[in-house]
Amino acid sequence: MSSLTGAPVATCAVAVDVALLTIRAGRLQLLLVQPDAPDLAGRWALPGRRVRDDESLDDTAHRALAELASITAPDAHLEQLRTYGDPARDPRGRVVSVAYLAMTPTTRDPQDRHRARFWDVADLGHGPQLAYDHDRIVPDAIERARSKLEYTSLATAFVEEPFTLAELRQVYEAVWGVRLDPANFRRKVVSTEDFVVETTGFAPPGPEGGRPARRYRRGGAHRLHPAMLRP
Amino acid sequence: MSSLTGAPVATCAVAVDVALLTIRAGRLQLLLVQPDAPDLAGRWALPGRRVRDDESLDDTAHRALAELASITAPDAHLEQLRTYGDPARDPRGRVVSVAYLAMTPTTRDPQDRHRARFWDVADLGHGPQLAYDHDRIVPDAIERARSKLEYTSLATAFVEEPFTLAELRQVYEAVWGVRLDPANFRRKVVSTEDFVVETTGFAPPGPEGGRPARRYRRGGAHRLHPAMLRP
DNA sequence: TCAATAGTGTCTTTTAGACATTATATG
DNA sequence: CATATAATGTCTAAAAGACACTATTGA
Repeated sequence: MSSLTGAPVATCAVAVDVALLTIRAGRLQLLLVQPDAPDLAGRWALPGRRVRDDESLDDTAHRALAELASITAPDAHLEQLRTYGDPARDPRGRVVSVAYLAMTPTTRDPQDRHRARFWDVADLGHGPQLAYDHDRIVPDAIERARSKLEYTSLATAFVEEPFTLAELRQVYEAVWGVRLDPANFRRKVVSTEDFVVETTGFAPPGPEGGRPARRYRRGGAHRLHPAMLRP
Repeated sequence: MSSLTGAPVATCAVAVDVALLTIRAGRLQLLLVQPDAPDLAGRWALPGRRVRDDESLDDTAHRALAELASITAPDAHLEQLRTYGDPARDPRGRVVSVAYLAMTPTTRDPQDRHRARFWDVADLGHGPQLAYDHDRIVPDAIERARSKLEYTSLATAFVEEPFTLAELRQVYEAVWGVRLDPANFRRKVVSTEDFVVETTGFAPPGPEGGRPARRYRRGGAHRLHPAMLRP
């Protein structure tokens, strides 16, 4: 192919790295894997793959999750986060990385927990050492998730359908790290147009009793009107 | 450099395309240029350049504006929009494009108006024919700008300091395409913490009179609390 | 029965929006 | 004076938040 400018340009390697968030045990967790590279022994990284010929960026993101963590989640929410292209971000050469943000309902750790596992995001500061510039990507991903919960219906990507409003509330509590009033939360969710739709089903109470909770499905709304602002 | 996977991977060309928005005559406008390629004669495109060795993506964005439109705006707001990597998006080969969104205060058309000029975004549907997949990028850029005016202080990127609250209101009106009540707008802006800070100066009235308007500067806030929601 | 969770009602505070009123300029 | 724009005041409606109360379950 021809150059656009005639000036010397880099032919970069292009990679996709995926920050997959989920909620387990009421806490926000992030999937990390251990890279093969021997000089990165003991470090953890976001699952990432180089982009192949004739492969879309979204396809590369799905392949990274499948190949590195055996996670096939075709229905998971997947969106671009941003692209990291600092010339020195990868010591092996110029690699431009398109970072993705993904969310799934509660998911078990992959088979080999030494190669791929979920980490509490609260522990990331004093837990795994991150490789490359992934310590810059991860905070961006978490902040994006926190922010999008406010003005989109993204929280529903963390729960399986049908879900109770208590489950949905626990998503907000885990991602934002706050406690929300159940009564006010309920009123806000059901009064936000097309956020959730009632089903006829009920979830059985827990082992300690309690009134059965009505189950809901995702509504058609993508943006929330009005927004669900952080306290 | 070594491959991360051993599998066949694309070595993509990486480009940066910039959607530069400004406000002129009370209307939101977008900068477009005419590409050199003879097969694109008569078409318009976002200013874009291939990424050079040892050049950051931000630097490429600035260079695209400087080389293609003679616009040097080191203080302009510049942020990533998203990355477009569809394998077929450029007929000349695989080009992954990192799209940027930029905003400047009112700016004149570049010298050669046949090679680079601003267009009313309201006219883009029935005006210039866009090249490549830029008809997908442009709506994303406009929607991003409209959305970020709601929950960030980005509107101040469209005005020179110091500015009056009427000028700031006209930014919202131009980007959103609505009329806002001046009294309520003022109250909301000054009550939003660190959005703007008062100066001691006043702008003289227009030719038909009117009370002089106090001038303000940008405050320290980036995110607005509470948000400035679209009507 | 009590404890636990789901769901409703009510009150207060805050915010948004419509719109009248006052202030300061030009002609 | 009239007119235009800036800035303030006032009223109403909508939304957010605190918290009491009712409903339905398990033990």
